[in-house]
Amino acid sequence: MQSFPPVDEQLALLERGVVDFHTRADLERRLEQSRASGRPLRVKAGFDPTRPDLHLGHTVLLQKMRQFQDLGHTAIFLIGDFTAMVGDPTGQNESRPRLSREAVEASAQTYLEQAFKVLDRSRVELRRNREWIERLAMDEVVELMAKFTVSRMLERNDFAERFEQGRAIHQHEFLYPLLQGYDSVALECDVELGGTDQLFNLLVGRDLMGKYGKTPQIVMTVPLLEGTDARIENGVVVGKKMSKSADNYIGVQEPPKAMFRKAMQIDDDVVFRFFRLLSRRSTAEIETLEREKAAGRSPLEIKALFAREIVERFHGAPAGEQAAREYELVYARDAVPEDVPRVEVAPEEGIAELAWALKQANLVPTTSEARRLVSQGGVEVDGARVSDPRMALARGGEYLVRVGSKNRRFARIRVLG
RNA sequence: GGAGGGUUGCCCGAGUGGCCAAAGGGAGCAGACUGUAAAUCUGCCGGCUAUGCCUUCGAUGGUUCGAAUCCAUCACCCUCCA
Repeated sequence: MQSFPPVDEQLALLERGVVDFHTRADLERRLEQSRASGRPLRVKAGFDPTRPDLHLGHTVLLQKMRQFQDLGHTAIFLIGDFTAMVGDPTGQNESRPRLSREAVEASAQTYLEQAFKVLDRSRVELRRNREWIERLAMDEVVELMAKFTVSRMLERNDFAERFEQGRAIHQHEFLYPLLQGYDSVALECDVELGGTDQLFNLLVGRDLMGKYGKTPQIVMTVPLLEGTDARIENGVVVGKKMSKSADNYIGVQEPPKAMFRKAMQIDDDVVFRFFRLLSRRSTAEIETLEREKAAGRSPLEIKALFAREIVERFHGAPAGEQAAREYELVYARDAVPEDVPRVEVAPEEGIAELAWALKQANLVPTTSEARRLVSQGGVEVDGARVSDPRMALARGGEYLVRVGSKNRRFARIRVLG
């Protein structure tokens, strides 16, 4: 029989960072039963395999699942391969495009690969909701739909808004929360996790379980993480959600150096929110760090702890160590990194102008951008700042160049003669 | 089915025949200041080995010496009526 840590200990970890909790008392009871019987809780989270590029924002939820796993419970990773084709309009103004079966399957694989960097593979039950949804007979669908009223559906914010404004709500959209809720019925899960934007859908699941004679699941939501550009205003974290389009994300597949740098650029105070939502450090440990910062410990040092933890999670310990060392070298000591790539450029005719060479070496996207950077003082050649974009590089010569400041790029440019 | 409004650079948004590579704001980038970040100030912000040339204002075709601006067709979006 499996043994679990004391319930209050489990609760303390599990409720960290949680926004909606229906209900804490239920979870406490369920944890007690689990501990007494040795039965792990079944903790479900559903994923729409539509966004194969995960960033830290997505991992908040995965991290919460991981916490359950670490306590001995089972994570049910549910791929909404059927519901993805229905398309949930949550957070969107219009219904999402429906996806083809092949596209869904491909995305699911990519998603999993990345998710397993956070989840403990050995405690995952991987399911796809096509398994049971596809088997539903029409009379069962009717039965499912009969369990929920239109007015309850219209309680959901985006439905209410759209109805109010006379915008289209297609009938299949009502099906989405029902099917997602039915997943919980089919899986008989104890807990369902989701982002705060999923609250309605999760509660539909809780409701439906009761109506199907099952013990209703506990619902917990985690916040949508802000981007690396978030700030603190009046003691509250403000800023856009982390997203690729806002370019304020740290992607889980990004190279170690980039991850580390971006993590270091998080605001001194905001980093504690990142700690709470993403770190595997204990709450007590994080609070200690906060006190230390208040007492004068360098915020750089504290952020480096976070940056390193993240890099290690996605790239392993050696990569974390190396990224930290390189950051220190390049940004704190303003030195040249160990592994500067060597690039060769071949001028076709005439001379090799600096701006042109920077473009050739792929250090900048366009020659114009290179000219701007150089004339604004953002480029160093062999350790000295230059200001003339037309500076001639000698054929046969090799130059060490540094471009940019926040995101420093280096290269040894060799001009072929 | 009918009537009207719209589509401008990464985003928002001005511009109704030459002074438009296109105001203003946001984002972004660089410099100064720093602790990396924030704040503040300054500058930049289509492309091109570049004192010039090329391509942009939904798409195509036209009018004109000259079009983001006028005309025609098409596509998409929105509002009102039925």
